Formats: sequence, structure tokens, C-alpha cells
Amino acid sequence: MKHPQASEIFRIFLKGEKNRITPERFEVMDAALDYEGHFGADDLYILMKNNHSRVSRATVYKTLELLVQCDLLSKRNFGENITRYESNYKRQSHDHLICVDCGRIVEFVDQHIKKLPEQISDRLGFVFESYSFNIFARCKNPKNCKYFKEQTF
Amino acid sequence: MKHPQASEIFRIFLKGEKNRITPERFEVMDAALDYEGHFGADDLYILMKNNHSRVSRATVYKTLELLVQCDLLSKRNFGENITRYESNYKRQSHDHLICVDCGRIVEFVDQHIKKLPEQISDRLGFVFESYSFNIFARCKNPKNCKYFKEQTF
DNA sequence: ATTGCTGCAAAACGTTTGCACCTAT
DNA sequence: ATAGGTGCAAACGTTTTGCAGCAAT
Repeated sequence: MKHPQASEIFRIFLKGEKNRITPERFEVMDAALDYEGHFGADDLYILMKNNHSRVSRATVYKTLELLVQCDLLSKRNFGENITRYESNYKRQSHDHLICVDCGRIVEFVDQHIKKLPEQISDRLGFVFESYSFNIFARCKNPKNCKYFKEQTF
Repeated sequence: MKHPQASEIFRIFLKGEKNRITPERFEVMDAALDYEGHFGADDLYILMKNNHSRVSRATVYKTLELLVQCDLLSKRNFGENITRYESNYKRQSHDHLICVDCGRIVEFVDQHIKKLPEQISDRLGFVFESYSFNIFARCKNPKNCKYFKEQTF
């Protein structure tokens, strides 16, 4: 068991929802929490396959949704019609800037944004759930585009 | 020609990019600008087909991208892995709140958001291009969910 | 004459589903 | 015992592509 604390969170969530506790689900959880950066469900499936896991694609897809429900992962979409996931575990919330030239994703935290979604939801007569804020931009220094690594500021 | 001003914008864009001026492209443009609210490429294709247009699916998909490039349309993604489009023509920029219960999309304008993307891009060493800001929330009064119509505030 | 665009059908892509078997409860 | 999960392959919905013929330049 690679992530004992997260396992406990997942276990409690599963019991609460009358979902069963299976080894496959914890295998997916471990792989997802170990993944550096943002990943598609299929990326994770391929990675696990390469590591000789026998968990099926269907189980990977379904388990990732469960991990989002219990907030161990967040679900992202950077405008490419692919669902991406990212570990939430022991990380602060943040938003993303995507370079339209090279696809690099830069994570950032901005205090001004944090309160807005809740205020706006309330103003419009809604109860806030979640939000997504993505900026699309170009590197000022285009040669940075070559060294394409995720960063947080 | 239903949209003479927009046609002119599109025509100038096409010439500048060495794209050809074809009747099919203007047919797609007219249908897209007439569409109320947000639509997927296939929605527009089906609508045009029902109106006895002979424009092909491939042409609809490709032309919508051209209309985004010349800023007559915006491209949206509300987290469902479907690209949606929306007319920009004679409209002010705005963001979206999506009801997670009924799927209703509410458009809103918030002054605090407007300047942030540019400031943040600059701070991180990027040149701002575009942004997307979506709020996911639930109707406070759930019966509103039945009367499901797009609105702007 | 040349290059780019069109329609069509097929392929691609990420994701979901149906089903028979299996396993946690 | 039973409800629910699993793996597999097939189906799905959206989008892209290859290609032969056509049309704008």
C-alpha cells in the first residue's frame, strides 16, 4: 500500500457510498496519485499495462471517477476534448495557463480568483460547486517552448 | 447574404490567409451566426441538413475553425468533451455558469475577471491569447431547473 | 494551370456499455 | 446468497482524414 492516508480516505468514501473495496480500485488509486502532472484516463491505463497490471480499461475509467468524487483527484479539461486528471492529494488548489505554441501547462495561484466563483454563483441564484479557469497564452521567449516541463508559481 | 458585415470580415480574413472564398463557407457562417446559444459542430451540420443544405460534415467542421480564427465565433468547452461554438458577432465577452443538475448555461459578465488573464499571463512570462472561466453550480431553487433557457445577466 | 476545397466514406480517438463470470459483503 | 465489480470486446459519439473530382484563383 503506497499511499496509506489516501487509501483510508478512499476506503471510507467507498463504504459510505456502498461501493465495494477491491484491490483493482486501490491499484488505480496508487497509480493515479503517483502520476506526475496531468493525465488522461487512457494514459494511466497504458502506463499500468506497461507495468504489467491486469486492471482493465473499464475499471480504470470508472475508478478515476470515484477518485474525483472523493476529491483525491480533480478533473480538468484544457479545451482538447480529453478529460484529464490530476492528484489533489496534499496539494493546494490552483489554476492553469496553457501555452498555445507548445502545450506546456503552467500552474499558478491567484488570490483574486479564489473568492469569485462563490460570489458569482450566489449572485446568480446558484450554489457553488466547482469552477475552471484556464488561460491560453504564448511564451514571451519562444525558446522556452522547447523545455517543456510543468511548473507551479 | 444574411450577414453582410460579418461576410465582409470573413471575406477579408480568407483573402489574407490565402483561403478560398466559397459559397459553402458563407453558408456555414450564416447558419452559425443565426444559431441561438451554444452549439456543437454536429448540431449545426444536422440543422443545415434539415434545411436541405448540401454542405458536408467535413466542410462544416473546417469552416467553424476558420470562423473562430477570424473571431466571428468563440470556441467553448463545458467539460463534456464536446467542442461548442457561440457567435461573437456584436456581442460582449462573457463567462458561463453551468448548472450541474440540469445543464442550463447562464452567461454573466464580471468586471473583476476581465483584467486578470492578461495580468497573470504577463506575470508568468507569457503573452495573453484567450481564457476560459466556467463555474459549475446548482440552482438554489431546484424547480428553476425545469425552465431551462439560456440567459445573460 | 494550379492549388485548394468539396463530399463522401472510412478511420481515428477517447469513452461507455453489455455481458458472462467472479468476488466482496 | 446476492449485489456489485471485473475484463473483454463491441459500440458509441465526436472529430479527422484520404481521396477523387471540382472550382476559385
